[in-house]
Amino acid sequence: MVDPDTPGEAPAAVPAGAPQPGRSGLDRQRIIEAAVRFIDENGLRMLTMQRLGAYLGVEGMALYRYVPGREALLDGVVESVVDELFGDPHVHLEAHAGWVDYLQRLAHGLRRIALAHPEAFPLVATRPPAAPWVRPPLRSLRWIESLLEVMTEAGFSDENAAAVYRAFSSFLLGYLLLEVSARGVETGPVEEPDVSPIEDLSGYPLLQRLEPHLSVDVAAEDFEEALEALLDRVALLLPRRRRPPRLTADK
Amino acid sequence: MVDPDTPGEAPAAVPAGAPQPGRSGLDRQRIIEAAVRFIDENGLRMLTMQRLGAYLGVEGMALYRYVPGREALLDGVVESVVDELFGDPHVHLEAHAGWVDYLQRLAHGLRRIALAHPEAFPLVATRPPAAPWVRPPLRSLRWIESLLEVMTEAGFSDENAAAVYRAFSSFLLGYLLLEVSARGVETGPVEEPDVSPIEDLSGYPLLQRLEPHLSVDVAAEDFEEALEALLDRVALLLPRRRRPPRLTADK
DNA sequence: GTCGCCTGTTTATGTCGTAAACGGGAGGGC
DNA sequence: GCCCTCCCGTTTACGACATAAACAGGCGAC
Repeated sequence: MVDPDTPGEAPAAVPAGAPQPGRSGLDRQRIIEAAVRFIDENGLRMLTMQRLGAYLGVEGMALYRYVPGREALLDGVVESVVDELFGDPHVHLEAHAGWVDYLQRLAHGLRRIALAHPEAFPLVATRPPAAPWVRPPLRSLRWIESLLEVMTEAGFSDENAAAVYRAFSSFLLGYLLLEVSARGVETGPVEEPDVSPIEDLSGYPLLQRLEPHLSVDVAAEDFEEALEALLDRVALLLPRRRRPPRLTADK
Repeated sequence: MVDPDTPGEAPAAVPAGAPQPGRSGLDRQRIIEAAVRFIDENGLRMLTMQRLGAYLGVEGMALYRYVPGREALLDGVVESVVDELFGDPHVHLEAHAGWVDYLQRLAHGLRRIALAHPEAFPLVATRPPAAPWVRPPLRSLRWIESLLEVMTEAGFSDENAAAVYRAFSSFLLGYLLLEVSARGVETGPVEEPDVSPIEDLSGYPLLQRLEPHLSVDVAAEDFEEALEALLDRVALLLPRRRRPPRLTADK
């Protein structure tokens, strides 16, 4: 209830730019960043209002001054993690070197984010987006707009630009979610009461024989190869030129 | 506490095949099936021990006679959903019509499962598997074994069979998770306190212009097309024949 | 100085998962 | 037929959690 009578704009003494830090340095932004670090260090399942408060040297209830609730906090975490793309010096909203280079940089930027926050990435992947056409892991309107702009500028039709966006997000989601989940299982940094890692492979001769091939970590190579294949496939959507366009920068 | 002295095998009056239904028809299998139906109808977030008990006409604590706890229940749900593949008349553990047909049927079978249980599929996608090489959504050892067998029988090297398994699971995970998530957002069957579906698109001219293209549901076509592309790519891994192998029909 | 608001704390409530104690009914042994 | 013993669902209990509401102290404005 905002009392609309007594003081006109009395409490506007602060320039409204600085969030007027209270006795603690509490602040919505700081809380969300702390939540991201907490998840990175302790895992999503350990994130609790009280624990996050303690992590910030404060009671859990203090967080409610700045965040409407736990769900909103998680939404903020997702947004914060995804928005790290804007700070990545290798990724740009504009395509300076063609759409292939743009998509490659974007893909690698998102992979870097996934690997930097393996415990938070499932959240990015599965939290219901605001609209059905906001497709994880590309959950930022500005980046979706940017991708569509780059593709249409490059000569793709509106329909094909949208199709590329869909294929690109599906590709990223599958590969990155599986990569971070596999990493999470093999190197449990949080020391969970882990699922029984014992597997009885008797009765599965091929699993036994191929186990070395299955356990080797080739996620990086797989990612590159599948990304290349996707880009090749995307290139076929371009309206005919005299020569089929070069698909990769160099190599 | 199993008293190992008094009766040798006294309570073995039941032929050990029928689980001796108690006063209610309670049973681990029935509980898990009820949990799947409950999730389908009410969403994962509504699943609670007490609510599931009520759904079965019983107190929540009764479930603990048959299930060690909530986590184990969710594991059972995942297993139960994935195991529906065995009941799918269109999918078989053996490749009767070549590896392309086998992979197509498997992909469509998993897509049918995802669409049949959109609320449970994120669980299938993100629940930590027992081993890093168990890759959702193909979380069944028997199906992994089957896929590897079909591929190696078809002439793929061990290494390539494993690579196909990885690419196949990544493809399925990305496409299916995004498809069910998009469906869940557009047609909220559970009437959640939904995230603000209001999106202010001013400032995003391309999102405005392409919104019709982004909102149209072409998930089925996208899936088919990406599956075809994946299978084409997989076919290139086969050792050379006199003629490049046919990619779609049979061999 | 005094007052009011901003901010963190304390207290309270309802839900949840789960351990432990409980009780009644069915079946077997006599 | 009677009693004893498990089996199985219920009741009770407890700690963790999200969150609403009341509370308190300090700092700036007057």
